[in-house]
Amino acid sequence: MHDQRLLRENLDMLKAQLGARAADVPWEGVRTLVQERSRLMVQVEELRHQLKKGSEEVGRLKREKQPADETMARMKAVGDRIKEIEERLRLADDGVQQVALRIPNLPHQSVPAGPDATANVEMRTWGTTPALAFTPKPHWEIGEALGILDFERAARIAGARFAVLTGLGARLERALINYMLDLHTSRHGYREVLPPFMVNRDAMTGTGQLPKFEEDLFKLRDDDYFLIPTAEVPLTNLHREEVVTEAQLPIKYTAYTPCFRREAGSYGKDTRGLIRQHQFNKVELVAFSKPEDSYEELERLTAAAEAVLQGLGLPYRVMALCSGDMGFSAAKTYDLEVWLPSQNTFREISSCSNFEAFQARRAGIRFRRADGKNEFLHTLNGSGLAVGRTLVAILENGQQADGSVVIPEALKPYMGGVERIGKG
RNA sequence: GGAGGGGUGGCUGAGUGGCCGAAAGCGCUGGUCUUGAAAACCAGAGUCGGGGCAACUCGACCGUGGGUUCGACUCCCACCCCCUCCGCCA
Repeated sequence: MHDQRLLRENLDMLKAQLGARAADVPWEGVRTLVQERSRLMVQVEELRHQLKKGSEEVGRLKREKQPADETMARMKAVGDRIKEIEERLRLADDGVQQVALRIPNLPHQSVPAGPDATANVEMRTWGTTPALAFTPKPHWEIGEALGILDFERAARIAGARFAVLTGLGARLERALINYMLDLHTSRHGYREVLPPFMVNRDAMTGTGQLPKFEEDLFKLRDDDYFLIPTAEVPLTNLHREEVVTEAQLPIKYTAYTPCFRREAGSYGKDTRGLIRQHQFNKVELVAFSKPEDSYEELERLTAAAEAVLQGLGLPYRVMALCSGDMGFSAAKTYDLEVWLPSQNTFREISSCSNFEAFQARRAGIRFRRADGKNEFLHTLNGSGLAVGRTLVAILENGQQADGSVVIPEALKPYMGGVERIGKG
């Protein structure tokens, strides 16, 4: 959400800079509502002042045993008038709020301009793609052949876009989670958190999933709870409506959680395999930063996510998303894309963003400067990493001609010494 | 789910219709004193929004949202959260 003052004083600038990113925003309606709201606010405050003085007068008269009927009658009229205007103010305020919560964040000036993913800019690549002497198989064929991945039974117990991992497959997923958490807590200074996997409406609004993207979420029928689509939601909202001290910053959290997404509108995309699931595991990184440090923090956070891929020896590249490809709340985003031999391309495995004060303003997360002034802080987050997609990358990049899969060295301690997954 | 108790400033905690943005204590900030510190004493300090170059000024905020009233921290209703006991449960 943007500063209300920006809406009032710089609406044209905002509209121009957002361009196609906010094509669905009724700008002229916003302008009218914002003006109406200011006007009514001034009126109400003036009337309240009258009422306050008048009521004090009544109190004084009564104490002095003087008649107060005339003042009481006048104040009654003022009170009625206030109620009337307050009602209109409430409507205008709701209207502004409703639209304001649906205006996306402004891209940082370093973000490349562009309409879609084709305009994203490659920042760097790491590792060398494996030169396989055979035609690489997709991970679902590898996993099913090894008896560690089962989509058929998953469909029976849940439906499409679910998977069952068994044996060393389940073990590998668990190993990855532990490896990632250990790395971030011991080497990158993140504090481990195990949050609730469902949250309330306010939390979802705080990070920007609501009100605009409700159809992407799983919602409980009898309670106003939503399954989290990412640990970003509980972690960022941990400090909702709080004022932290300047000395505490940066605050950095990491958490493993399952993530639940309806994937509405992605019919036909990645229908096979683990790439796009209704439920998947992710280790998330979240940081709270002073505004002046947040872009430095974004580089550090991205590097922390990259460290996982490097530790596992998986080739990847870093893309700076262009304005048209960025998410609703982000001011700047780097995607990490891992190499998938079967698709002969890089696929997203992590998304690292700086939200600046966009989420902090929605969620009311501030910090107190040394001079005593309160200010919204900046929030950041990134996947470190999407666990299921990491497992995909290991299966595909580690596959051998005989159908077995070599496990990265770094995971051996987490796999009870297993170096290779073979049949049986 | 049932019964009862409770949500007030950084914390503890008073306040049961007007003189309450809110006592008192603790903590905090500045000062006096002291070689320094402590103690003591004095002074100061909430958050958000509007107006003003500024000094300043106006409004809102005592869990949340409604209601009663000239006037609500105080009365009424609904909801949320916390605590105790019972029930159920991993």
